[in-house]
Order: sequence, then C-alpha cells, then structure tokens
Amino acid sequence: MRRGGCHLLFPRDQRGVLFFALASDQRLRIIQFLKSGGKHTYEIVNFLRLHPSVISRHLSILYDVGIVMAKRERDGYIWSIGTDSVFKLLSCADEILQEKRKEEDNF
Amino acid sequence: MRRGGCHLLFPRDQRGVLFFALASDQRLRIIQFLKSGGKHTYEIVNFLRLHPSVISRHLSILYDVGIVMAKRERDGYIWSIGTDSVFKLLSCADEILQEKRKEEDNF
DNA sequence: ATTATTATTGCACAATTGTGCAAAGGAGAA
DNA sequence: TTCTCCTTTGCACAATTGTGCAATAATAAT
Repeated sequence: MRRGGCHLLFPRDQRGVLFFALASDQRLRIIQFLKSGGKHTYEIVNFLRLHPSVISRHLSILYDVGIVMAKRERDGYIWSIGTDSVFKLLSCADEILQEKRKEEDNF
Repeated sequence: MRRGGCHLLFPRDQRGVLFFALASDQRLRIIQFLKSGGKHTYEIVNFLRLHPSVISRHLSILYDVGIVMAKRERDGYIWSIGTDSVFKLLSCADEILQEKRKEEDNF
C-alpha cells in the first residue's frame, strides 16, 4: 500500500496540505459518502463517476493527511474516515459559515 | 466596504470555499498573525511583504467565508479573527495531523 | 510462476489560482 | 468640492492543480 506519493508539487505547511485536501468538491463528496461507513474503491468510482486513476489520486491526497484510512480486502481496499476529529472539523467549518450568515442578516 | 468580490471563478460548495480559503500558506500566516489581536492592513502588508493588492485579495477571500472580520478606522481597516470557531477548527486540524503521525509511528 | 484483477504512475492538456503593476474606486479631512 | 490617503479591480503572466488515457506495478488466487 505504498501511499504517500508526490501529488503536491508545491511545498506547503502541514496544515495547508490538510486544508488543501479538503478544498475540493470531489474530495468533500468522497468524505460525505464515507460518513455512512467504509466503502470499496469501486463504490467510490461508481459514485463519483471519475476515472479510477483520478479516484486513486483523490484518495491518496486524503490518506496522506489522515482524513481517510484504508483496509486491505480480497479485491481491493475499503476506505473509511480516519478519525472522528474529521467530523468535529466539519462541524467547526459549518459553525463559521453559519455565524457569517447570521452576521450578514444583521445588515 | 464592498466585500464579496468574484475571486473564485470556479464554482464550489460552501465548505469547499472555506477550506480553499485556508489552503494557502500566505493566508494561514495572516490568520496566525491575527491571533495576537487586530491588525492594520499595512501591518499585514509589512508582515507578508506582498503587494497591497495581493493582501487585499487574500483578506477578501478570508472575509467572504467569515474567517476574518474588518472594522473601519480613520486610515484603513483593522482586521481580526471572525469567530472563536476558527481556533476550534485549527485545533481539530492539528488533532487529525497528530493522530495520523501517531498511527504512522506504529509501523 | 502465471494469470486476472485492481491500484498507481507518467504524460499531456485544460482549467484554476497567485502575483504584481497600473489604473480606478471609496472614505474621510480640509 | 477637492485633496490625499488607502483599497480594490483589470489585466497579464507564471505557477499549480484536475483530469483522463495508456502503461506499469502490486496483490491475491490458481
């Protein structure tokens, strides 16, 4: 499972890499999809309808920062959310957006 | 304070925009800089040593998603962190990265 | 070892983003 | 209003990123 490839050519702060991983609609959709439990690679491919190589790179980016984890199965990998902190982070994100909207309503 | 310009040409999920705003070393440095309290625009310019127009765009991106807020002063704006949820979000990010490292040490 | 299946990488191209200069656009003071 | 200051936008260019195809690598089973 030789993960950790050289996707990011641009050197970045570690936090920057994490947020970069989250700054993609496709990758956010993968995360959303995994919320309901572990999924096979081919399920993700079918869900996003992108080339397997593209899915591979997206998952690799998410894996490298710990957002998702992988478990070997007979015929491929099962992907799931790496840690509950991911859910906490998403909640914080929603909080920020919500407060922003609330503030805008005051004007 | 006509904020809310069209920086992002690429349509994105609202969360995606938030994470995109954070997926930049320069913008993360601004956030770090603002942790110690509100700062004048020119202070940020001096800190990052980028063209004022570039700073303006970075701040605008952070402002649009509620990460920073602005207050008018005699000679410009004072910028500060929009909500404490930003700090919580950064903590969650660090947690994820930390757990990832811990897991890697086990192999 | 060979085979079948799945995952990853090299490459190329399109699209998006970051940056700086110059010009235009506000906000407040005189 | 006019002036001066700071901020923002238009434009152009360099750099980074997303995507898909084809080829290679890896894994498990035969």
